[in-house]
Amino acid sequence: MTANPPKTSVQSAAEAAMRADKAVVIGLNAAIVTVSDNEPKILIVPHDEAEDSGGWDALPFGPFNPMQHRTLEIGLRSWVQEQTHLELGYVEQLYTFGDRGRHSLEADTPGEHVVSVGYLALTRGHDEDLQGASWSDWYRHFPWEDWRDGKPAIIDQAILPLLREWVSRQAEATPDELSRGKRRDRMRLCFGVDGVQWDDEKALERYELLYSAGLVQEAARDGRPNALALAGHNVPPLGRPMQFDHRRILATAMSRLRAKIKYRPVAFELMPPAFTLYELQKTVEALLGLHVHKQNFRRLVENAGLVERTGRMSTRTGGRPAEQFRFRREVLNERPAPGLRLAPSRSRANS
Amino acid sequence: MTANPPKTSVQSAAEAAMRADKAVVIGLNAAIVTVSDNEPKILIVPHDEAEDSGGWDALPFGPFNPMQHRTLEIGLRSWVQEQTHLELGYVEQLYTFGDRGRHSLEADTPGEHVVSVGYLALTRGHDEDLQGASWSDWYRHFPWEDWRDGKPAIIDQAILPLLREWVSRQAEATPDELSRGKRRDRMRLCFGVDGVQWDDEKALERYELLYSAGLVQEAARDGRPNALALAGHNVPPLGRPMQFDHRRILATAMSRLRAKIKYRPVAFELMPPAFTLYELQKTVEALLGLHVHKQNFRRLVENAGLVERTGRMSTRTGGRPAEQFRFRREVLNERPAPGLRLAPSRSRANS
DNA sequence: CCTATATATACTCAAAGTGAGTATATCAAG
DNA sequence: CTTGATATACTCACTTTGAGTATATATAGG
Repeated sequence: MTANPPKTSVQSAAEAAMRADKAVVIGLNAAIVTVSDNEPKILIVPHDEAEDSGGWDALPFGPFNPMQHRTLEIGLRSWVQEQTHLELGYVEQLYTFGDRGRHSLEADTPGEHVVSVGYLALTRGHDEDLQGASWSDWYRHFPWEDWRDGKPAIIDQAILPLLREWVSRQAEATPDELSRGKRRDRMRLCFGVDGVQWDDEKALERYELLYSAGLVQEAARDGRPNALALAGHNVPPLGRPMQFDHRRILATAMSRLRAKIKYRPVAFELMPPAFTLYELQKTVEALLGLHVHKQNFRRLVENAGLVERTGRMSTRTGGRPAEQFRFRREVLNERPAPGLRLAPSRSRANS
Repeated sequence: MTANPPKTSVQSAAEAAMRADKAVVIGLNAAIVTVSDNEPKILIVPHDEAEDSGGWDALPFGPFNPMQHRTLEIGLRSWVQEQTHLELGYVEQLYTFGDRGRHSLEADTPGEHVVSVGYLALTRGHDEDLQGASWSDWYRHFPWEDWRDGKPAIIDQAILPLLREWVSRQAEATPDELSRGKRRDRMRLCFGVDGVQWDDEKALERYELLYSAGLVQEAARDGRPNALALAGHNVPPLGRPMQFDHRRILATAMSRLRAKIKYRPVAFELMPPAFTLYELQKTVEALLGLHVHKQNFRRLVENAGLVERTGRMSTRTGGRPAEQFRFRREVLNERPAPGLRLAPSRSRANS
């Protein structure tokens, strides 16, 4: 056992090549999520109103210093703690993007390439000392993702007409039936057209679709061809844009969290120590952007052994008081801890 | 819309700090998987027998050059193509590790920190011009992961006794009941002790457990305390070790692939254009390291609309000829394409 | 040709899980 | 003490799932 295992010829060649001009800086970006007042919120750093363009929202981020921190996650926790004083519960790596600014060609300063690693972090903290950062409803950036009050108007009024235009555009450029079908299929699967039903977990795919159709402002910023220039349409802003690839990272966070909540008990990271089942449900619904069936939700949560009664009652106004529960942390050690594998409620009857 | 959105004070500070000594090199590592002869195999680059220690297997890897390639995945595909001439079908990013060599302190050359991005790639190619690389059964590196012939002997004979030792060791160091329970719970959940049942998707967790218990050779290489030095035990090698963190990346690939196969139709990337349902089943079983119920597997695959008949029959020897099927690529456009969500067969009766 | 053997494929059935609803309990306000 | 609101319990049809039995079609050997 040597500390320096021998290298093969292929490896040596590769490593030698590395030392050349391939150095990059790692940017650690965090989508820090909390839920309050039944709305999912993310932490954004303040934008500079003084400059032109109004300034775009940004996720908090910091560089990774390999000399100081052993792992990426340690590095992330360290500067988040430093900058926001927030206590992060759950932290999960999302994805590493090599094209942070998506290569807006003009803006590509040589010798300073940034690769961004996106993280999802959950917190219930509402620490007020956020150093100027603030909580922002994540649906402001993705207005089409919140179906709790029915299908968002922006889909039928803006998104679908624009996407249909984009589909037929390709029909002109490449008139073969196959590739036109591709654009149409992407639209169908993402936004649930003709019989395909809405999938809350496709948040990332939807954003990526809008980006490649040139319908979000980031696409124009990056100089994508035809971005926002659809003939005969005055394209309204589809959600608030963000700096660099931050909205893409946020979309990744949404997709991952919406999926994860269904098979791992992560929702509890967002809850106070004691909560009613309805409060838990409202938190889940906020994240999913969907309603779930109340009675079945109870059954699910209780049968899975995820919670235990506290005996205390909630002193809410309105109706019969609800019992407060707490998360049974032991489930994590009992079995491969399940999540809230729930199907959205189809009837709109049950809240 | 400017190409250079304004930066906030927080951001500017952070970016300035980046330019200092935080440069790293990105290493792209690929776990390239194929299945042949009912065994999952990964591509490894040859190790150098001339040096001491016998030389450890390594995954193929190459540096990311941001000037040359727009995205990480493009960079990966490019050098894999160059080095192996393999045609990669499915490619998926796995994880980004900041501690490639897990900081074996002596070996940490300053100024050349490598962050490794792991990829999973699937191919059915058996291209012979592999430039010296070769296919290697992945269970050679993880002998405890193959349960197709029943529980692997290495678990009861070596792993569990060593882990029990490790559990009781902590009992001495920190005699409080709680943290002893932690080690025990980890062992239970990972290796399916007292009633907990084996979970094929926990491959990464199991490897990480063995690493932190100091039971794999990589732990010794990295200078972990007490690695491989459990009192009174002559620790046999638990699977073939690999260079750097490559076995960790491979374990990540196994976990991800085993999970993914159940909810996305990725298994077909490993199949020839036409195949019998039993061949498909054998491929899946090879990946999972488990048997599935044959009749139910058929029902599942057919009902999900994942395949269509070709009419041709397999000319195999043995019994009634099986019909050949092909993957219905259209499912990808019809609905949120499902996978082979299968449960392992509990009775050992059905093959 | 007949039979043993091996594999492929079809069908059955009970148990568990799921979606959606009805019924009942318990509070506050008027 | 009724109304309205919410909490919680229970029901029921339907689907899915795990596991088995039954039948079909090949080869090999007498």
